[in-house]
Amino acid sequence: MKKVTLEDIAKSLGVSKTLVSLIINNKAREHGISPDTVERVQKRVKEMNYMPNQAARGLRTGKSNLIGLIVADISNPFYAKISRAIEDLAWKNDYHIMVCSSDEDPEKELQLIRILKEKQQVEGLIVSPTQANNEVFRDLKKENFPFVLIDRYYPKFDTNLVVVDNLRSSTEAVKHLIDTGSKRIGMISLSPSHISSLSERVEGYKNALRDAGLKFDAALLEEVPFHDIRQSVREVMKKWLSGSSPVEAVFVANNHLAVACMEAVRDLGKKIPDDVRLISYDDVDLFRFSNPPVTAVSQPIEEIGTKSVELLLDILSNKIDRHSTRQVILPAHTIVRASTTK
Amino acid sequence: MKKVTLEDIAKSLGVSKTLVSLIINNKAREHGISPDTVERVQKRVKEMNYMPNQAARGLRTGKSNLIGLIVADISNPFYAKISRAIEDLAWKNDYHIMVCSSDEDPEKELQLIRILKEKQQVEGLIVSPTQANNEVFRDLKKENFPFVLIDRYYPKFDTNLVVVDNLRSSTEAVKHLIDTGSKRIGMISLSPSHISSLSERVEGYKNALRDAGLKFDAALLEEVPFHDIRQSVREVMKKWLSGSSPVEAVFVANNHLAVACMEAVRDLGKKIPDDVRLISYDDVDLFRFSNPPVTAVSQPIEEIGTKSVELLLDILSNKIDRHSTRQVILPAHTIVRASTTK
DNA sequence: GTGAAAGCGCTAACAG
DNA sequence: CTGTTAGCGCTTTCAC
Repeated sequence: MKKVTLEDIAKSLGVSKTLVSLIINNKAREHGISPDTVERVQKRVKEMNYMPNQAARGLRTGKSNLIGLIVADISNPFYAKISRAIEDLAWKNDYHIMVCSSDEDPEKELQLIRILKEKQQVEGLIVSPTQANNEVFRDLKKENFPFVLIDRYYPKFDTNLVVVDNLRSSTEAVKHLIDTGSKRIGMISLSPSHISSLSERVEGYKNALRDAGLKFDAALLEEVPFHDIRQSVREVMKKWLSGSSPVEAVFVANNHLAVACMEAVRDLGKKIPDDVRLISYDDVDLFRFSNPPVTAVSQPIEEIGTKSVELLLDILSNKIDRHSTRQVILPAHTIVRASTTK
Repeated sequence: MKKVTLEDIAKSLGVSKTLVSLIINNKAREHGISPDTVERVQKRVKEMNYMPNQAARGLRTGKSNLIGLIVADISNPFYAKISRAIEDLAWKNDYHIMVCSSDEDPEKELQLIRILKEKQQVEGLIVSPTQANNEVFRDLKKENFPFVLIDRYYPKFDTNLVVVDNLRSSTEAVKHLIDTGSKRIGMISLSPSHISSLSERVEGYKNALRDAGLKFDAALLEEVPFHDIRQSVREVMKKWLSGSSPVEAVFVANNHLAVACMEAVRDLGKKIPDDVRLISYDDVDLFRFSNPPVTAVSQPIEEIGTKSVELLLDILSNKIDRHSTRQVILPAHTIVRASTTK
């Protein structure tokens, strides 16, 4: 079954390709094409089930109508939800998205950016960057390639971004622990620590301690590698919960860490919140029903996705000057549940 | 910053585009191109950071190197994980994927299929279909368009598919409930019920009852709509748990239903497993830590993804005859946790 | 109001 | 061994 092309339509109607093309692209009016020609063509297009070939169109116009999305791992519910929101809004604007997982591997991410840009010819990029520095993004900016950073950013680098106020929300989260009676509070974050959302969560932790007049103890801040969360968290918790002055509460930097932490505590024969209290950055549906329900900082996930496409589309359609930048910073709030309730 | 093209490379080296093209596509050998020419070209390609434009290449060759993936909702962890597995394997084979969510809307799904095929020119499709009948897929098959169904299929329709043995695993799950002492067992599934994975789970439920000599009671089988799970489940549970002979155990057809069920039971002031036991089809990480941990049928999610791309790639590369079909049926097993332990 | 023709970047006959 | 040429399906001047 051969594909229907513009030419097929034109021939079958005895008109030129130009005419059909014009009509398909809604340029009939401005070219003063007679209404009944328009109608005849449209009818035939429907009949023959014609749909323009995007490759050909893209080749000619230089527009691919494609947006690239690069996240750490699309199977992480956080990114899966963002991706969904982006997909919806992009499609509504006749853009399609191409999603890729970087696995927090800077090299792979670099590759992905290049492939999406050069090979797939995406018109813009939305990325949750795992790069240690902003070099690629500086380059992209220099050549005026549209992109939006999400979830993470580079301080002092002026670019389009949509992030959560990690600093403030983390401070709030740890303050909650302090206000409800904990003093020895540990924090588990992830390495590499250059990722802004993580370092800001750590900053927030320190701020909250300082605000409360508590001394920061380096032994109570641990960073575990992305690829060995389970085992590493287990060791940290073992260390923290044994000895004469065990940790009273733990603030973990994301949902995976929270699960690992629950597992570790259970395996150590301890109980949350009786032996140690837990608060997680990043909320997950099931935290409401976990044992115990987990107090967590809930991010406006959908909004991160929505805002980022909106921003990108505004740039692509030149609604925003390509040289100016826009920063969207969204609030996030602690949802208190039983894991921090004595 | 202009894009580097084949011609740029060729000109800068004083050779023809053909030569460069051949070398880039690893056809130097079969055309007996001299090794040092090859090297010179490759060096320049690196230097100039050249990458072929997929649109142009696709237009010429008719190959897009694109695979379309259509699932109900990419933000559902089940599909997100499948998608991830597909992405990985596809990329390794130099294919990219385009993911779309159908929202269980047959019309939208039809649209998606068409757009992906005609407009985006995907070479093959992997879809978890929400169509009530196999019409589109019959058409696709007729025109020899490669596709693989996952998770769901159409009885008596001979096509490529990768599914889980829903019937057997559901029977096993309900048998577990019976073996451990429950007699009045309710099941909550979803509508539309034409989705094979769901109807098979219901079948399995009935089979298990029959095998145990228990009578099927229509009042104990409920179907709730996809878009109103929470409220509907609440009503069902309220009905089942009140009255003189409350339900002793509930088998729910997916993870969303399980969460809704837990919520409902809690809000009714009852306890799992004391007042009612719960088993879920489809396991989720956090079920290990929920209160109580939920017994669930665990599917080989990654394998569904992996097998489906393998199959599709085999077809695309003509390793498999395009007219033959292959069915992959994977086992799934119950993981017993506290929600079914008295 | 409509059509002819060029060309986007690439590959594949074919020629030499 | 290497180059010339045509053309994939579309949009866009430009001409009538």
